[in-house]
Amino acid sequence: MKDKHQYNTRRRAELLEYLKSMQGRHVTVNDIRAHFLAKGESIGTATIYRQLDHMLSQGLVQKYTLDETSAACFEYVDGECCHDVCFHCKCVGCGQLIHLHCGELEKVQGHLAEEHGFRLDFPRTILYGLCSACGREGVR
Amino acid sequence: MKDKHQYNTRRRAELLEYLKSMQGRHVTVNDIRAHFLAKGESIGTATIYRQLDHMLSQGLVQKYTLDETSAACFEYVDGECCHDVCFHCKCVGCGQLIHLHCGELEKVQGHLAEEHGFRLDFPRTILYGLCSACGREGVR
DNA sequence: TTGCGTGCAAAGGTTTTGCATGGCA
DNA sequence: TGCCATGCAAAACCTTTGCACGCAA
Repeated sequence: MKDKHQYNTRRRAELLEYLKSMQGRHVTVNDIRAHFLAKGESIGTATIYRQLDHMLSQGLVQKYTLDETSAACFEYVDGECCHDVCFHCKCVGCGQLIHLHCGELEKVQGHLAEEHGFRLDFPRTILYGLCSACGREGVR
Repeated sequence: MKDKHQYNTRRRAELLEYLKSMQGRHVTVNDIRAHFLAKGESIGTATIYRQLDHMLSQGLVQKYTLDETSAACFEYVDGECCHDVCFHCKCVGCGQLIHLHCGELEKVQGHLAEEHGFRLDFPRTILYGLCSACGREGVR
């Protein structure tokens, strides 16, 4: 879980600031690059990927693959939630991320461990599906 | 859902035969190519993708994206398994994929739908964690 | 004969890596 | 000073597409 020692660099700060400003929404590496370009700046693609990797292993961001062929999505998550028992449901219709803290679901973790010997990794696991709004509209 | 009219070609038959022989396991496009090479044959990559696409829309195979960076996995489903309730657990230690058909877990789907209005998408959802073997060894 | 299937090569897009340079502690 | 971070370009990878030819019906 712990990363190597890490510096507080300008790029890291800028990236975190942007991600926080987009909290609740997901961004791609391309979005990030576009954001820097709009500011008249430029940033190396590799830098973005490497910083996002760090943040991922520190639990600062979540990573999703919404559409398997297109780019991965990242989202800032307020580190408080996701180190705990917390399910993440990602709507494949609208992209909305739903955090579920629910006693019923917590039992699933116990069940998996006891009956199937499987220790669930919460921060890494995402449940994909349709939220109530998108489900009603018949999005598939 | 219905595909265009489709021919019964040699390639299609060979691919179906191989996929059936691997039923219960996941194969990648590379696995398929390797299988043909092992027989001393060779097959175009595009052909594999195109045939798998057909089979996908006919419901003969399922497609998974296990690890967002690596290749997609395909699996022959006799229409019975994974059109249905089936959880996939991926061990982040050894990479093993576990199919779980379990009444207890099936309730989760119902709970999510009724209590949270979330319609779970099984083929797309993967539970990450540690299998019993890796959990014992203290892999992280 | 008609139209889909196939193979090859090339293109497209995303992510990773090598390497030299720059910056944090 | 030591080590990590950055940028650039190139590479690696998976998947799709264009095109000419082959094959099923």
